[in-house]
Amino acid sequence: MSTAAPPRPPRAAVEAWELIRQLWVANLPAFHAVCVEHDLTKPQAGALMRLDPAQPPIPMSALAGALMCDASNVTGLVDRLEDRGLVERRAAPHDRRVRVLAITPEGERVRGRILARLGDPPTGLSALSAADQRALRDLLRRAVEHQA
Amino acid sequence: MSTAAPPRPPRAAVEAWELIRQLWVANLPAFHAVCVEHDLTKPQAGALMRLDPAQPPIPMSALAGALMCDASNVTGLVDRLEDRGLVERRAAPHDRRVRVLAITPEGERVRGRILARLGDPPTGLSALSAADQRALRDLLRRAVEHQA
DNA sequence: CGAAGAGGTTGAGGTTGTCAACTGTTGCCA
DNA sequence: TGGCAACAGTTGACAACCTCAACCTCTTCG
Repeated sequence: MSTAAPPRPPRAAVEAWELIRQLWVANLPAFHAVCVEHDLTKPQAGALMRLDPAQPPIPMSALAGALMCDASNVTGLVDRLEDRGLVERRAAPHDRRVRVLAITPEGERVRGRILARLGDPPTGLSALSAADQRALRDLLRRAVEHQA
Repeated sequence: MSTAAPPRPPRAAVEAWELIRQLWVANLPAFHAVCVEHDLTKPQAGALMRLDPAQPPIPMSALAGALMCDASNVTGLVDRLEDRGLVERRAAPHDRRVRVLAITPEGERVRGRILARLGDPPTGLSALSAADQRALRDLLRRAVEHQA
């Protein structure tokens, strides 16, 4: 009966995922530190990360969706980011109900600094041999591709 | 230009780390969903995860350290978890100032269900071939070992 | 036009988080 | 031994976060 059909993920994937979680948790203090340094709360930093200057500005509702929270929550969040001059509310050209969120030059600087620190791989990763690092990267690339 | 001295992590590690971040972000909705299902806030779920039933109960201050927040914050957090019967404050035998946090049977059940869902690897990972999964796991194992 | 509905804000109420002040306990050392 | 600094946890004040219901404006579509 335990041989039934339900598609269970193979053990190696489960173990790999568990290790990824360990790496992630080990890196949480770094995230905390960078928030404190820039005097941002974690939700504020999280919101900033979602505002890619290379992409067209997104509506508030899209940010709410990305953060998986209520739209009314985004109102206050953006209020405070705007007070600091990190973000700007703009009118959307095609729909006067919509307000799109543009990151300011100052916001872009802060975002860049945070991303630079967050992009720093944990020591365990950098400690791998160059060949292992490439092998790991290639495997992960394949996984992320299949993700879509 | 790339010949400067500061010990920069090799690019492959940076790229691998970036991919790990993508996998993680793609999995955030699952964490959100499991919190909603069990009617727990994310801080509450995070606290529960830190209380391993297989380990001896930890003091409140240790939890504050793990969550990287003020001790006074843990007071309220534990109040609510205790109200739900998920956690218990106990006297520590050797120091009457300390209160250790023991997870209740009910808390252990909830924690188990959450961990089971969180341990489910994202689709991209399970989609890899068995050989790739094992290779990935082995590389990550080595990385985590070097982490300490 | 008018109703249905979407995007955003407001207000009420609970949770999370920090800081400062306090209680009770411990450990030290004079 | 008595005194005192330091530690664990709680409390209270206050800001930020978060959800829900109600509302307003604007768009869409019959």
